[in-house]
Amino acid sequence: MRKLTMKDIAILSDVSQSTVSRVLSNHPHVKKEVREKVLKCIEENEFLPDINAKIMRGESAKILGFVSAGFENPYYLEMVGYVEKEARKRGYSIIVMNSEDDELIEKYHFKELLTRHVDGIICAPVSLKNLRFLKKNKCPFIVLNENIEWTDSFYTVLSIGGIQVAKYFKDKKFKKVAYIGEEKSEKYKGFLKEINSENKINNIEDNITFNLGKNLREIISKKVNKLNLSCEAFFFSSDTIAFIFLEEAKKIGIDLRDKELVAFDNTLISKVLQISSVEQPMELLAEKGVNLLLEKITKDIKLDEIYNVGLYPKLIIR
Amino acid sequence: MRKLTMKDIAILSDVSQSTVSRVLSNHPHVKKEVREKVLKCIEENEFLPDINAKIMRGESAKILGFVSAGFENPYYLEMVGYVEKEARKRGYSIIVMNSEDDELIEKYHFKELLTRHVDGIICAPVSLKNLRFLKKNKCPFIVLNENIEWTDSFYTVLSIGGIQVAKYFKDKKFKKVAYIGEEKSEKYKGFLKEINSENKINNIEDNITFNLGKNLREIISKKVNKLNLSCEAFFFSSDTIAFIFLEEAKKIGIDLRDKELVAFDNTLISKVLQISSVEQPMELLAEKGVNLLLEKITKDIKLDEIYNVGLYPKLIIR
DNA sequence: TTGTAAGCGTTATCAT
DNA sequence: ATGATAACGCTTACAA
Repeated sequence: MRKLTMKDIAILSDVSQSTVSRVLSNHPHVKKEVREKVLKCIEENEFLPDINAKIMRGESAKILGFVSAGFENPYYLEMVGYVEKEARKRGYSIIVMNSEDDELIEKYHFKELLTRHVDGIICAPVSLKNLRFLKKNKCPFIVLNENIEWTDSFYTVLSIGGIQVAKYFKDKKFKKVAYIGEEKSEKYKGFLKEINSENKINNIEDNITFNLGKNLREIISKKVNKLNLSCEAFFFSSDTIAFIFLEEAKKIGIDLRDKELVAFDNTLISKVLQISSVEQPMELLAEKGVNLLLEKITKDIKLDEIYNVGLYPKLIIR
Repeated sequence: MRKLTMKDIAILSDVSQSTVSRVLSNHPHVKKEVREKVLKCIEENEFLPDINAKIMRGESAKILGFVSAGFENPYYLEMVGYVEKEARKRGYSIIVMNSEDDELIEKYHFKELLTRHVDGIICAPVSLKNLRFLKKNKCPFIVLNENIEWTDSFYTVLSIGGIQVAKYFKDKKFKKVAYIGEEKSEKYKGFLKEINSENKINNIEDNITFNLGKNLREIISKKVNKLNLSCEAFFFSSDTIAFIFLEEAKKIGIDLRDKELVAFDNTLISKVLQISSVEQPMELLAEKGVNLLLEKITKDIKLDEIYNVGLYPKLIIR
């Protein structure tokens, strides 16, 4: 059974197709009786206009793309929820794509979204090159959770998280502390800086750092024996790392639960583990990001101003 | 700057627009040199064809809708990941929507998806009425994680999970056991049935049941004092419930960690809590579901056969 | 082998 | 107040 079109409704209600269109778009010059007759017919037949035809006519597709580098981290999946919610509030749908940390897949997705005439793209990107591709194609987009100078980005100021943890360790007067996690991270930099600042009271006796990779557990299990147990406090660069590290430590007979533990992300993991964690303002980031994007799309003013919005994380003590 | 169209490419490469179209769709009757000339021009200008025009011509939109009743349960967000992956494998994109357990929002989403001419819909539905609406509109769809007799559904056989737990409790020779969770659930039914079967060796001394609601924690905190501490084993109807229950119990000074605890869903929660849990085969469900849907869409044979596929869960002991 | 033209379902511009 | 018609970007039947 073919889908109903305006033409069908026109025939059924004995008017021209353009009148049906006028009724649907609340055009003023339609006789009341005619409008009612047509509306009744539309109701009865549950007619749904074809958005693709509208898009072809130049109307907004009312749809955004959300392209994430990956979904392994529950964190990005959470983002999907927030982005969807925010977009929906404003009457937009979202196409969700996973680029699996692969530049080519990401490019493929971006192309696909351009073909579909999305109004804009929200992304946690893999490749700057691909972002430039979007720019070249005049496709509005924002970057979530990474600070890219030359384009609109909404991100957590990770260094502040590190500083917060360091301050907390100082307050607690821990003499020996440890950092465990990503080598090149603003979290670590902030932590280091604050620990070594003027009112220095403690030392990082242990820093077990590594680069994130596919098999995180393996990477960690190799490092776990390097633990310096004289440390009183441990700062993990993510909840996931904290979780795996604790498990691996347990395997070799080390229980860290009586130490002061602080992780990062404040996901379900740290909630369940009941350890402190630095919370990233994901919902707010998504909210602000989607809003700016839609602002730029709908108002298309100030299209030349770049917004780099860094939000502060918050240490949640448990 | 306007988006490039086939017409532009045609002018640039000095051929007709239909020749460009033929080149792009690998039509056989195109002279080799012409094809190369056109392809070069397409390359150089990074031309992307407009999919909406194709859809209007009757081509498949190559897009599916995923409508979930809600995303509070991390479980459904996980589904997004699996569905996206499976759809992508087959060259389809997905539009993700949250109906927030609301019949009207769900209807709204379904209409929206029909308007967009999606090829099909995957849903964890709120309302049977809305599913009938889809059916009436001849929109192919499958139901994920609920068994609805009259339509294609892919779900976990929850009662089997309950039975598995009961058997486990029997094996362990626990005399007094408890069920804590959803009142009306196949999990509970299966559990009860097996506990009370021929080779009965134990009793359910405690069953704290309730209906799920918005404020789960509140519901649970009211029930937690009813705990029968003489029970040796507890079966929680979900990981989330187990987590909240344990927390609330702790608040009133009860530590259940030395009891035998089994939850349901085997999400990150039970992994982190290190308690046993019944795993639902989410990935497989998504995989099978999306595949059947696409099968029905592309082959459109056997459109009258209904597939109700129940997969068994698996008790993970920790 | 290639070009011309119709048509997909809308909206908007003209007439009437 | 309403109807006819062009146009959006594409595919395809038909003509050349």
